[in-house]
Amino acid sequence: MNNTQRSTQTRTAILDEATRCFASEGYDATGVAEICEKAGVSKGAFYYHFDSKETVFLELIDSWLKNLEVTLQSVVSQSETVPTGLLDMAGRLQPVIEHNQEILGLFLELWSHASRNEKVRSATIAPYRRYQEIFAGLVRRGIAEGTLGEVDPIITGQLLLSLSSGLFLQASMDPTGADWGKVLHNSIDLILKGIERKDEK
Amino acid sequence: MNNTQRSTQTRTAILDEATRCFASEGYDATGVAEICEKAGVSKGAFYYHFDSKETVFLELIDSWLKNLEVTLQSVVSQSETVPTGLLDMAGRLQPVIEHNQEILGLFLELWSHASRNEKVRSATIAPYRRYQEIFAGLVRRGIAEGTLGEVDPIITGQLLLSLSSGLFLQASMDPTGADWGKVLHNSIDLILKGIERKDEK
DNA sequence: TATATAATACCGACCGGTCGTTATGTTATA
DNA sequence: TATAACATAACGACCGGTCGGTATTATATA
Repeated sequence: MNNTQRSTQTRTAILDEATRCFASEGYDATGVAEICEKAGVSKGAFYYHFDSKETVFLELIDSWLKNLEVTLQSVVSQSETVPTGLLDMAGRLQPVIEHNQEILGLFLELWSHASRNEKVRSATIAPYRRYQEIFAGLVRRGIAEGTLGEVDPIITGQLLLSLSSGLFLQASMDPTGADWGKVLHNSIDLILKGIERKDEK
Repeated sequence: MNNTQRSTQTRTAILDEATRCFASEGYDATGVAEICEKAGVSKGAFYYHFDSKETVFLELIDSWLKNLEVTLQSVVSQSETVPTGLLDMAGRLQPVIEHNQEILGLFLELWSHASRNEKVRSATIAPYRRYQEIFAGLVRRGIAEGTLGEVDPIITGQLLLSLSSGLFLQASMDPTGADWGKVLHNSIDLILKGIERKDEK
């Protein structure tokens, strides 16, 4: 195996294991030694590839938030109409909210550090505001195509994003407290009913 | 000053300062020494009154969640109709979401630890489920009094709670990212429009 | 092609410091 | 005087990060 191969191999091994640890135990409770042990590398390798534990975390959330944005964009752009697009989104989120504790845990870690650590905050807020914009754009499209009534796109977008975040939050806190996938689906249905265009008006 | 007086005085001093620290810096980043220093007491006093740092945190969130429940109950019970009750709630939450970083910070800390620490989880989930029940009961009342349409009370309650949580989350992460008070108000308005009884039907 | 040199990738013991907790001593109240 | 209510200092575990050294691979030289 050549240098670049084994380099990327240990790098990704560290990142993968760090993701798991951060998600399941939290950033603070996860030690560098622990990540290294589970990844099968030494501390030397860790600090050869990364400046600090913090940079690993930042790199993780960065790639993760970018991935999410791409996913959101593709779902939005592929949808025929806005209501079906929203339902598509709900369908995509459902398995995540129901089974993927890893993703939920990472989200939680992200949120709890974003409001205290300046670097994490700036790495989080920018993509998050773009998510708001994606949602708002979707609503605008819905108004333009006639499927949605005359609602405020920005407010409605923020409502949708807040609802998603809140559902993620509750699902990660209390996974068995409700059928979260169903709650998600019905919530979207309910909101859609509220913002869809009423013809009789 | 007699013994019981000064005892409760230092006790509450510790609890107050712990609240501030946990909220602004987070549980892990807050040291026992820091709490003691700001509260003007010694470590000896701290461990004379509390078993551990964790028990302080648990006591804090317990009283805090109980307070919240009382507040929710009172707002709900004092409202004339359900729609006005929801708008009242939004009005109550608005100053919190706009200005009170302390409360938001504590919430964040609560959430991030509830999914990892078993004691925190059990202390959190029980009241949270009661909140869901309060919201669901409010919706049921609305259907009964004829102000709301035939929506699912449980799902709608969870929707409302998720939305609130999500708004809290975003407001604490990105306080200047939006006029969160306005978003809250408009979101409630929008949902109300969706679930209010339509007479023409 | 064989060998020397250099650069890359990695190892693991160790350091400085922090943190929660405890053991012991001191003061105020009953 | 006895006990409750504190203060002080120290302990021991742990953790992020460093550093001298070692393989492993790449490159230059002959």
